[in-house]
Amino acid sequence: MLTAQRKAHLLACLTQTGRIVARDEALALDLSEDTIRRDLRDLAAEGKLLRVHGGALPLSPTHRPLADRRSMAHDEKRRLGACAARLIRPGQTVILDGGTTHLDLIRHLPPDIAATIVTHSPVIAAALEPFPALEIILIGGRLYRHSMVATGPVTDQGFANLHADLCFLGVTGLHPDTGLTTGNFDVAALKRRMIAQSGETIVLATTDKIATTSPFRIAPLDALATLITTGPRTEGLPPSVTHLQA
Amino acid sequence: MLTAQRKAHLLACLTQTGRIVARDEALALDLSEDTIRRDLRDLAAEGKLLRVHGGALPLSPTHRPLADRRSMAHDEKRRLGACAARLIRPGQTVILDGGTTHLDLIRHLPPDIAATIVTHSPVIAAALEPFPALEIILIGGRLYRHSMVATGPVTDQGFANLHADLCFLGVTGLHPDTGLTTGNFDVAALKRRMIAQSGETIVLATTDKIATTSPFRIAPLDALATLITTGPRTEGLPPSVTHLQA
DNA sequence: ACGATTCGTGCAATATCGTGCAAATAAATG
DNA sequence: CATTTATTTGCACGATATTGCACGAATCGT
Repeated sequence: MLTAQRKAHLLACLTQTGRIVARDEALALDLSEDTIRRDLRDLAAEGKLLRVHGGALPLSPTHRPLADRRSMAHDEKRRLGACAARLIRPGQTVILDGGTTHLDLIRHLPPDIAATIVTHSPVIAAALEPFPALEIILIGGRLYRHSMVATGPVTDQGFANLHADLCFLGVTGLHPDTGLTTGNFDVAALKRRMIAQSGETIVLATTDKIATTSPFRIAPLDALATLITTGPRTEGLPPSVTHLQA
Repeated sequence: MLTAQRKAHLLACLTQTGRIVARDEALALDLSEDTIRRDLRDLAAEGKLLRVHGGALPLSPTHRPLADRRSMAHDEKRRLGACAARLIRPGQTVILDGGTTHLDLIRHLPPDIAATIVTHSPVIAAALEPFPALEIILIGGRLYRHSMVATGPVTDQGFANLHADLCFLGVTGLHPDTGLTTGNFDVAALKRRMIAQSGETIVLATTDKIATTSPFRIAPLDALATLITTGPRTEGLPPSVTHLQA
């Protein structure tokens, strides 16, 4: 087992389970605890985890995943959300992907809006509670912890049996060449499904996503009907994409 | 269980519930009270909480009123939740119904518990986010707004394809004659399904539910394996039901 | 005032850590 | 190909941390 590979494995364990116990990893990988501890020391020196007695924890003490993503770029997300909320017409069926930007979209919905919202994110579904005239369809499946959305074959089948007018899709990368990308293979496939089941796909992109690429491709840019950003006109957009500036 | 992780958990508990009782935490985390007290002393020395006799309180004055504002019902639910959380053993598969009482159950789970939680409540699913070692299965369907749980044939099928060790069932009525009851016809059928797919059914009943009846019958009382209440022994329980007093 | 609970401290058992060192492995060099 | 050099790994050992228990002191509720 290569050292670099082992370190990558440790980091993966950390994001997946939220902690590393040196002893357990030593047993699991059939290595001495010393080796694991050395790795953890190195990774801590690189600033990639927090070394604690007995193992390691994710760097930010207050559980990284959702907590700080909520505070980041809050202003920008509000503007994107306000702009996007106006695109939903009464009576439409709308697929709403997970993500904090879409939570801001919900905050800008008119309180009496009548529509059908389809989502595989329990967080989104829970946030829709205050809207009495909404029909909410929850798509189930195994929760992918990193982004807290349902994934897997059950989720795919759930989407397969419906058709929506709009799809608000979350992406982590948006680039003229690589198109729409995200950080997980299965999630990318699921997002393709969501696009396929929708008439129009809309992406709300904070500035940090523009012109960046994540490992897994969802679709080319012309799968998009509308792109919403706060910045100036994005370069390299296909002519079919409407660009709204929030 | 890592020490640093435990301290983070204590702080999280503090902001969530407004107070920490050393004794309860010791039971919840299966550690001696000494360890908890030592943690609290350390955290107090770091200025992160206020040490008081019996446990700890938040330091910031903003939380102080919240801690005092805890209502009777809330306190009762906390006790039920703490008692119920101890029933979940590592590795088990557990169906968790919706409802605020079960949210309190989640607050008392050990932070590193490894188990599989199945739920059709997006609120419950979202609340499980901080537990890195949990596998979370979300059952989809059309959301029944009143109690914010998925219902309908899709939900039924979702439950039909799994079997759980435990089922924590929410009910609105519990009566020696009419058994377990709830306020919606379809939800009652779904709860029957949840019982059928589980080895043991457990109900957490606040005092106001005892000896009352709602319109729609779920099952007779002997469908229960365990009943958890705060009050004295409930009359008319079948001998097969274990009665825990929180 | 009194019993019950909680607290603090000392202590022993265990677990983990860091360091030095030697063997094993990989990479580089002649 | 043989040898040197650098890196990695496992082990030993003393140092440190953590935990549970015991016991007397302090605190709380009645």
